[in-house]
Amino acid sequence: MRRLGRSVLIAPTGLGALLTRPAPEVAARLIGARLKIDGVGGIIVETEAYDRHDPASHSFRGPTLRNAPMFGPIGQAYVYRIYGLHWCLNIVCDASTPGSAVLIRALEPLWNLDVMAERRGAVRPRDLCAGPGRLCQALGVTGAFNALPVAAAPFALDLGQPEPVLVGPRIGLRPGVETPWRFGRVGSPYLSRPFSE
DNA sequence: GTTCCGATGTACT
DNA sequence: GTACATCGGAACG
Repeated sequence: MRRLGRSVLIAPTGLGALLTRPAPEVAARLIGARLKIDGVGGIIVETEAYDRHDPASHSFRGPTLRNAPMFGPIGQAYVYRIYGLHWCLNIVCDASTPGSAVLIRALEPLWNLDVMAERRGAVRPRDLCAGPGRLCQALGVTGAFNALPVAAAPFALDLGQPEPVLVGPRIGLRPGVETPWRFGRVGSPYLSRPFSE
């Protein structure tokens, strides 16, 4: 515990401290965290890590207009459109390696399921947030959220207790598939896909 | 349960 | 032109 000035204490385990760390560590630690946007959300059960040394990462070839948030301040959102249709939500991290981020891939929906169901169309709770595109649709995430800080409204992000996590290869990519930077909550039925391999 | 396919923004060869 | 950090629906078993 560090003391600043007279009486302000900074918890070394807080979100701000975590986001200074490398992407794989952040991705693993975010499993079990509570994520809400305007009160709609749930528990993070699946994440993936990316950094600029990783051929699967948008940041691999250096800054562009699209990936600019990955090279900006840590703690902001990086929201991009994929396949021309869906949105994906990342959190920029790692104070020492610009170009790092964690993709939020799945939630266990817990709060305001009716809002999510309306945005997604009538789907069973298991499919509301099981995948990065579905999650963004359920939470109302669009490009308008790009570069917003996740530690302030409309976001609410609170860490849970550290817990053991599943580890495996990331989904849907060719280069970098050998890097096991996908993380999942043990026993969760809300993953986008099982961790069988 | 599986495979196949079309929707189409952005970066790149 | 091709390749994607994807999804939902159709066709099939």
